Amino acid sequence: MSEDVYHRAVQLFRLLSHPVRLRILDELRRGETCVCHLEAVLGRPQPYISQQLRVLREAGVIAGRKHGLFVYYRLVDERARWLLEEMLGPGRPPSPEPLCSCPQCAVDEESTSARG
Amino acid sequence: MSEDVYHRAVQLFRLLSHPVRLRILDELRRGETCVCHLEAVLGRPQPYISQQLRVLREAGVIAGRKHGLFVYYRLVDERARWLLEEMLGPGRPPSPEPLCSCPQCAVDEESTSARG
DNA sequence: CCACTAAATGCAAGATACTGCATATTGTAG
DNA sequence: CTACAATATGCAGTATCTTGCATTTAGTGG
Repeated sequence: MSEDVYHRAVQLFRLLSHPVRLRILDELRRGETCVCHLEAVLGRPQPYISQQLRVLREAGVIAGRKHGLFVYYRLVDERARWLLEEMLGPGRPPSPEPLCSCPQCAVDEESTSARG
Repeated sequence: MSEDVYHRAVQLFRLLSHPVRLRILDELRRGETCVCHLEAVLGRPQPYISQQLRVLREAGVIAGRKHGLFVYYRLVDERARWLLEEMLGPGRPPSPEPLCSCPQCAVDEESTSARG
């Protein structure tokens, strides 16, 4: 049973020990994010992003919600969120302008414009 | 500069994402530990232990102090100590009986016997 | 039905990590 | 010096991870 603690820790550390996965999680802790947004922010091809998302999803660290053609991922592992805060500091506020054309980003854009 | 934060986090997570290294660090956070003790606790050949110690040493997470034939390692990265406490809980007390024949373990044994 | 878009999946080549083992180094004692 | 013990290092085979790319699946609109 004590072995399981080690195993779980190793598993989570391994997920975080990857530059792209770490940046994905850093984006996700700001809130729900679509795949196209991650693609734009990280500058990597979509299949590559989806692969890393799968790794994180199958490990139970993130979860996806499908809305039409778009899938919005969010961070669901609080221990991971906590490790990110410790190692990367508090999450920065979301980008002022949307980097993709998904409906949610468009909504954010409208509310931002209306406010400014 | 923000990139560097990611890089440093990835480096540390990678070090911790290895079962043997994680258990070595878990032992070391109890206090200074000789290589022969680690060898006995982890049940792995000495060259293998030394290799993992080198990885941790070159990353600056641990440091070694030489005393005669023996080398005593200790945890020097406070961020690593902190991650260990979060993921593994508080460090357990050291084993009641010495598992190796190094002078320091012998001293511990004497004080333990004298106390009990 | 078709065309189109967002996302997911499968696969393979290349890079990297893991680990066993032989050997070297360092220090002690005689 | 020799003999011995604790630790370190080098190297090689294997396993695992990474990553690019082609393809597939799912959802929308005509």
